[in-house]
Amino acid sequence: MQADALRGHLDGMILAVVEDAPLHGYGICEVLHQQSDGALDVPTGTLYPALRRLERFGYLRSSWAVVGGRRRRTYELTGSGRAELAARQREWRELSGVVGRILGVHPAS
Amino acid sequence: MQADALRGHLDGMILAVVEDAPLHGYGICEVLHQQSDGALDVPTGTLYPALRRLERFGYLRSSWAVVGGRRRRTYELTGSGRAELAARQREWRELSGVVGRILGVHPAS
DNA sequence: ATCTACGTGTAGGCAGTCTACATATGCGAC
DNA sequence: GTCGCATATGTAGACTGCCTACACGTAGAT
Repeated sequence: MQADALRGHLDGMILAVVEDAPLHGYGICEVLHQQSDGALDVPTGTLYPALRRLERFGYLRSSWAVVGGRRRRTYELTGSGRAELAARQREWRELSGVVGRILGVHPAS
Repeated sequence: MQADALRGHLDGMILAVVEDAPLHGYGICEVLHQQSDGALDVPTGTLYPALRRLERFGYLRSSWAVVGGRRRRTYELTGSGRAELAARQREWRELSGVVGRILGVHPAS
């Protein structure tokens, strides 16, 4: 998969991952990898700029911590981030319906 | 909708539209608009470069015609275009499953 | 005459993804 | 003891595809 297929959907997925519990960048990568059964392998050069972008927009809030001698920047969802996530979910529902219909592909999951 | 949400999926949808019958650019716009219940409104500055790109890749073949005094460039799917469409459909099935699962959104249609 | 629908196309900008690189710690294997 | 791997964060520069805005032209209705 990959390429640019995720273009525009990565932000929403990041917000979804940190919705339940705050998490750091590397951990977000792992969750995405696992929850997609290995299909998603977001490179750090994509993830970290995305996280900073989301924080700049006010959707995420970050804080530093040291765990096991390693610096960690943990991100958590803000109020407007929660609203943004809901908007992304609505948008995805509409988009996936439209694209699937035109492509003639009925949803897999 | 819109924005960049279609990023990467427009090509596949174009191929899908001309799968059954050859069509010209403007007509493709209309079909996309109708089949999406008005959700899709692909601007010409997006569509025409996409068509040329797809032709350059060998997925489409075009021919000029004059209908009602107006020049028309009609596009039809090639063999490799058909294969590409099938690949895009597979990819979409996988992608939509993954994104939907992570986003926590079950398909609408 | 003017407006709208039809029809094709280019130029320039913007944004998000990619590859590749840079830096640093902890831990197990050799 | 050092080598490689997993952990962890980050930047630089290129690429690509979508967007807005513009340009050109015909047909038909008001």
